[in-house]
Amino acid sequence: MPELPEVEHLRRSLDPVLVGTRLVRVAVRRRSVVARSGQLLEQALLAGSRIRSTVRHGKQMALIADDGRALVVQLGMTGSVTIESGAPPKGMDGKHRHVIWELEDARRMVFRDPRRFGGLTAFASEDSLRSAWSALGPDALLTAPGALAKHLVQTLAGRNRPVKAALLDQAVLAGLGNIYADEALFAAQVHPLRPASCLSSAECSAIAREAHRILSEAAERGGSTLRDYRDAFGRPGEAVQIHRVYGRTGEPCTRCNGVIESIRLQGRTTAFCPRCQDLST
DNA sequence: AGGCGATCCTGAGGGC
DNA sequence: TGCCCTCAGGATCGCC
Repeated sequence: MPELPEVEHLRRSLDPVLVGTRLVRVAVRRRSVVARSGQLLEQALLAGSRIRSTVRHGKQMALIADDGRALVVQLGMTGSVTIESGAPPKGMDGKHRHVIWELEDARRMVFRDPRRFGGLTAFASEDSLRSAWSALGPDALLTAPGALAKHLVQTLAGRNRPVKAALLDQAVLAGLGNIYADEALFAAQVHPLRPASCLSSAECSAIAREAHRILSEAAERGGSTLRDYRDAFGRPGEAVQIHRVYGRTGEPCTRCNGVIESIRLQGRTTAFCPRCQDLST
């Protein structure tokens, strides 16, 4: 499932294809995946516009058009954006292709999302995009670890919710999802159920440092291979190799050789090592 | 008002 | 082989 590293890798792979290119036309198979206010559907999807840049904040990626309009792509759990040429894929890959753009060079860009937890959101200006993004916490990858630590110390103080719930809240920190929240907490040796307000500043710093390190490494590797993640050219990621707790319930801890356990927290599977991540401290 | 649970959605995978 | 059940969870909404 795509998290920040997958989205960043996707953005990097799309950037050279899209920047400076015009989206000639767009075909919409399922209108409900597009959110827009006022704009006509094709205009909202930047049909006829030239792409000036691609940007990202947390798990959201946006295409910025020459005239300043912006289109946010959210991948949700199963979303993908791919560049293709030639005949469309057959079979399962040919399903759930909700929006298809035709590029100047006759290649196509396809937004596909079987589960439809993702979607596309149009903004009339880059300012309105930035305004929407200001409701999110600092980007977990673009923000320096020191500043991230300071932010966590301030934000987590006085919050009673479990620290993992806070880390998953995009208004607290933008970019962490279920996988990397577990990984960051394991690396920082903090139990996911610890009340956020009870963390020491050293622990907040450790979480910030480890989250930044893990996301950076995963982004360089092209994201997680879990499920069906692929980049814009259908290449899988390699980051699954660096997972220490996620998907390893019942397996030995790589640090202490104890057994990785899992619980449900806010409806999410949460994996941790009960020996390395002490609940009582 | 912060926090939590329900909800959406479909494919993969396991059991029989 | 094929059917049925369970599980996966990001973001939003409503309720306590």
